[in-house]
Amino acid sequence: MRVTREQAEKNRERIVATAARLFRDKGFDGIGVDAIMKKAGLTHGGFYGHFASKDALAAEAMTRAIEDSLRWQDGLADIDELVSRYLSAQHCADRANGCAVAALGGEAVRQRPALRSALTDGVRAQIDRIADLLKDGTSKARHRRAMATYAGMVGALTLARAVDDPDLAQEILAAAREAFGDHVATSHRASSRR
Amino acid sequence: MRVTREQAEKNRERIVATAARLFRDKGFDGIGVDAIMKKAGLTHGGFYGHFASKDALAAEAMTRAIEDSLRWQDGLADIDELVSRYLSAQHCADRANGCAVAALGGEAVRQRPALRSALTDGVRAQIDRIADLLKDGTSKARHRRAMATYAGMVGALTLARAVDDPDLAQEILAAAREAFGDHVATSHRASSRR
DNA sequence: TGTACATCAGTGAACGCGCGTTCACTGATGTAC
DNA sequence: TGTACATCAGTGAACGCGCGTTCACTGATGTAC
Repeated sequence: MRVTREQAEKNRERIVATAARLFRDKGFDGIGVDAIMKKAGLTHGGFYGHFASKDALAAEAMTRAIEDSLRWQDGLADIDELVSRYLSAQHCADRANGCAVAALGGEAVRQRPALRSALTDGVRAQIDRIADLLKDGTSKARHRRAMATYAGMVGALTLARAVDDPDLAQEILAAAREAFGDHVATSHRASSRR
Repeated sequence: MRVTREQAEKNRERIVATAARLFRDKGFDGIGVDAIMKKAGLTHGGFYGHFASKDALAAEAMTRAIEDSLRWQDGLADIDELVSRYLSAQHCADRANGCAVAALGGEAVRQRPALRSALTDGVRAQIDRIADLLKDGTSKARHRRAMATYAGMVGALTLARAVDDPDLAQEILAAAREAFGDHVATSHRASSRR
C-alpha cells in the first residue's frame, strides 16, 4: 500500500540506520536483506524500490556507520577520555553501535570500492580527530602519533572481542588504555625526538 | 578410487593447509568447500570423509593458521625486527600467509567455540613471545606492554589493509613501525614508571 | 609369494535450503480538472 | 473544494543460483588364507 513521500523517505532512512547496526553486529555476510527489512518494520519485497542491490545498501550503511562512530566523540576535548571510552568494556560489548572500522575493517577488503572509500574517509577523519587532540609537535608528527594510537585502539578492541576469555579481554583493554592514553601519547613524542 | 592410508593422510593435511590459507585470504564465508577441495587437488565429495562439517575444518584450519603465523617468527631475537616484519608491505599484501588474528579476528566472534579457542591460544602465545623479547621490567609489566604492542600491530595491519589508498596504508604502517619498535617499547616502560 | 575378497578414499550427480532478486498485485497518495 | 484517474510504496509469492551436505558407485588398497 502506497505511503506518503515523507514516510517513504523515513523508511529508507530507517533501513540504512538498521543496516548500519546489523552489519556491524553480524558482518556483511551474516545478515540478509530479509532480516534487515524485517528489523526495519517492512517486508523484503520493497527493498529494491530503495536500493539497487544489497551491496549498494552496504556502501550507504558503511557511510552511516562511520558517521555514527564519529559522532559520539563530538565535544570530547581530551585524548585520554577518547581512548578510555573507545577501549571501555561497554564499547567492546556493543559491536552494533560501536566503531565501524573495528567491526568491519577486516571484511572491507572484499567489498565494493564505494564501501572501502567510505571506510577510508572514516579512518582519515578519525586520525585527524586524534591528531587534533594531541597538543604538542608539528601537525605531521601529531598525525604520525595519531595513526599509531588509532591502530592500537582498533587492534585492542579487535583482540578483546575475538578472544573467548573475558579476563584476557579486559587485560588487553586495560593495557591498551594505559599505553595509548595521553601520558603515553606524550612519551611517543619524546621518543620520536630521539 | 582408493588411495594409500599414507596418501589419504597427506591429502587431509593438504586440505587443512589449503583452507588455512584460503580462509585467511577470503574469510570464512568467502570460500566454499568446493573451492577448497579443488585447490587441494581433490573433488568436493570426499570432503566429508575427512571432516564432519565446514565448521569443523574451519576450526582445524584456524589452529593451523595460528601455527603458521607464529612459525615465521622463530629465531627472531629482536622486537624491532619482529615489528618491522609484521608491519612490512609484504605482510600487508599477503593475507593468505600472514597473521591469522589480523585476517580473521573480526569474524571469529561469530564462529564455533573451538575456533575461538584456537585463536585465543594464538593471541596468548603471541603476547608471550613479544613479552619475552622485551628485556626490561617485571614479567607482568612486560606482558602489559606486549599486549599494547600486539594490539598496535594488529590494528595497523588491519587499517592498512582496509584502506583503499596505498599511500595512506604505507603511512599507517610506517607510523606504527616507529611507534611500536623497540625504542618505543622502551619509552612505554619509562612512562609506566611515572 | 600369490590369490580372492573386503574395505574404503575419492568421484560426481543430486538434494535441499537460504538468500538475493524479480514481479504481479494492492490500495493509499498525488494530481489534473 | 471535490471528483476521477494515474502513480507508486509496499506486499508476498516465486525464481534461480550457490553452497553445504548426502549418496550410490568405482576401483585401488589392504588383508586373510
